[in-house]
Amino acid sequence: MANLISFDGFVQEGNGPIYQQILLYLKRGIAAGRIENGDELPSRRVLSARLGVNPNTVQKAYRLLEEEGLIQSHAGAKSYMALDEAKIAAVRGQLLEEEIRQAVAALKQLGLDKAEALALMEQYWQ
Amino acid sequence: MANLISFDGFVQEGNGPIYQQILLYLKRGIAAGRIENGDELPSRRVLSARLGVNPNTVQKAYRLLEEEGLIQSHAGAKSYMALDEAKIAAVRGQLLEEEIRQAVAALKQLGLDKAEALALMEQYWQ
DNA sequence: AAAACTGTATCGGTCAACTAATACAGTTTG
DNA sequence: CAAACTGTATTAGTTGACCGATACAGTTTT
Repeated sequence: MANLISFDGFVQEGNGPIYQQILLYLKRGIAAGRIENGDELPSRRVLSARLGVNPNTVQKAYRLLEEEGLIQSHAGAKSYMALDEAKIAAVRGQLLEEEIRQAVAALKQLGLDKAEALALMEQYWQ
Repeated sequence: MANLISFDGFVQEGNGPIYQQILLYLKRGIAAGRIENGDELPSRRVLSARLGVNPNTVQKAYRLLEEEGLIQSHAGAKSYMALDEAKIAAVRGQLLEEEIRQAVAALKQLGLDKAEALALMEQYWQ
């Protein structure tokens, strides 16, 4: 616990602003339990250099997370995750709801029925 | 067959440019078999008024589809779908691959295993 | 033939996302 | 203390997406 958060699994998915992808990456980490309360975030400068984007882009993602109460940052000091059970459950629920709903809508519009969709999902899960 | 394509099921999903959503709506219709070869497309002006967007936005979506060979349009005349078995299969394959891969990646990053993901999918399919 | 539609093209403007370059003050480290 | 980090803020510029308006030529309808 109290690790430095790594962005090893981060990939530019092409769609959507970068700051939202950073946001999503961190929220998924929270939901999956990879990121815990007290974990240290890379500084704005370090992460922007690591990802090859502008520091302001990282700052925007961090600021939004702080407005949601998931990050705690003081001027001059490092930034840390500020999580508890309720926040984690909220993030996880929000993400799950959204992803599932989106996937189901897409597959339905493609004309698949439940059985076909589940079979395909199972096949691609490797 | 040779129907006028309706945009009844079209919804602004919020994410992504409008012209891409129009593109996606039509491709999903092709993949699902709702849209067939020879079907007539609403004119740029009519569809833009129907969706409340700029005619140029619709034009961009139509132009991209024509560059993929899925639409045939001549100056002054109406536009029609230009489909055959190969094109339909290609569109369907491309969309299925993309949607499934995206859904699986998202659910995996949320820490779900195969059984949990399939159970949730089944639950939300109504 | 005339009217009413089509597709196509162009110019200008707005807005959000992102880049770029700084600057400053607080905190940590040696 | 001093250096090297932190977060925070500001200003300016670029790009892509989209809006608004207009124009023109070809097709269809009456």
